[in-house]
Amino acid sequence: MDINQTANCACFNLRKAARAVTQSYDEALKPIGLRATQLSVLNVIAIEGPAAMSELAQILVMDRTTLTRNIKPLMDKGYLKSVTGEDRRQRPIAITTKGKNQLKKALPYWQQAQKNVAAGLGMERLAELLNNLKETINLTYPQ
Amino acid sequence: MDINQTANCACFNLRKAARAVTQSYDEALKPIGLRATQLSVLNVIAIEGPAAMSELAQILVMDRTTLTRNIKPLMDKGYLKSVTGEDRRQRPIAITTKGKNQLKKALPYWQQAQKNVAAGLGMERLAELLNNLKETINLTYPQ
DNA sequence: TCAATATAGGTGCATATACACGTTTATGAA
DNA sequence: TTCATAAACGTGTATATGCACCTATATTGA
Repeated sequence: MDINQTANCACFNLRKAARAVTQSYDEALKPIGLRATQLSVLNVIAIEGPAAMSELAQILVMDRTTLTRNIKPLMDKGYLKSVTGEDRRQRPIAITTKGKNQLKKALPYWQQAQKNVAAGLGMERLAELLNNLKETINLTYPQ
Repeated sequence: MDINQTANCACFNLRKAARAVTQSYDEALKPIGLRATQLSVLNVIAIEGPAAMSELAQILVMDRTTLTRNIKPLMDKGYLKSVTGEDRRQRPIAITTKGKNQLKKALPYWQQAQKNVAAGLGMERLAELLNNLKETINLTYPQ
C-alpha cells in the first residue's frame, strides 16, 4: 500500500466510512426518532452525567460548541435537562427519566445496526477496526 | 471485546475518529485555505472529472445534495467550474487550471498530515485501518 | 406522436461540525 | 480587597451531511 496515494488518505477514508455507517445506523434508529449521534450523546450523558459541557465534550472527542448544538434537539424532546452545579459558570447536563426510557427503547435497534456491521465485516475484522479506531483517537486526543 | 457494549459502537467510534483526524488534517491544510473535505472533492474531480454530479457523489460515497453544497465554496474560489454535457439534465463539474495549481500546492501539506498519522499509528496499523475502512465502505456501498 | 415514467439536479429544512469572539464567574496575585 | 487573568459557556458564521420535495429533461410504451 502506497501511503502517498491520495486514495489512501486516512481522513478521506475515515469520513467516507463514517458517512456510510452513519446512514446504516440512522436507518436502523429511524423507528425511535433518534440519529446515531444523538444516541451517542444521550448514552454518554447517561453514563457520565450529570457533567459539565466541557467534560462531556472531551469524552465525546467533540468540540465544546458542537456539543452545545447537539444537545439542543435532545433538550427539546425532554431527554436531557440542564442542572445547577457548584461552579456557577458550569451548566451541567443530566439525563431525564424520559431520556432513560428512550435509551432503553433504543437499545435493540442499536444492537441490530451493530449486528449488521458485524455480520458484514466479521467479528474479527470489526474488533480489529475498533481497536485501530480507538488507537487513532488516542493519537490526537490522549485521555 | 463485547460487541454489545455501547462503547464499542462502530458508528460512534468511526465518527469520533473522523472528527479527531479531520481536525489534524484541517490544521495541516490551513496554510493553503482548504479543508480536508474540500481537498478530497477537488482531488476526485481532478481524477474522474469532468463528471456528472451523481457519478461523483457515488464515488465519494456522499449524498448527491451534499456534494452540491460541498462544491459551492470550490466554485466560488474558482477551483471548479460547471461544464455542459450531452445530456442537458446533467451539470458536469470540471477542475480549472487554478484548481489544478491549488491541488499541486496542497500536496506537500496533505503528505505531512498523512505522515503524522502514519508516524502515530505505525505503517502496518495504518494499512490495516485503511483496509478495514475500505471493506466497511464496500459493505454499504458496493461499487 | 405523446403522455407516463424515469433520471439529473437544485432548494428548504434540520442536524453536525468547529473556529472566532463575547459574556459571566472563579481564581490568584499585588 | 481589588484588579488581572483564567475558565466555562453561548452565539455568529461557514462548512458538512442527508432527507423530502420540486423542476427540467430524457426515455419509453401505447
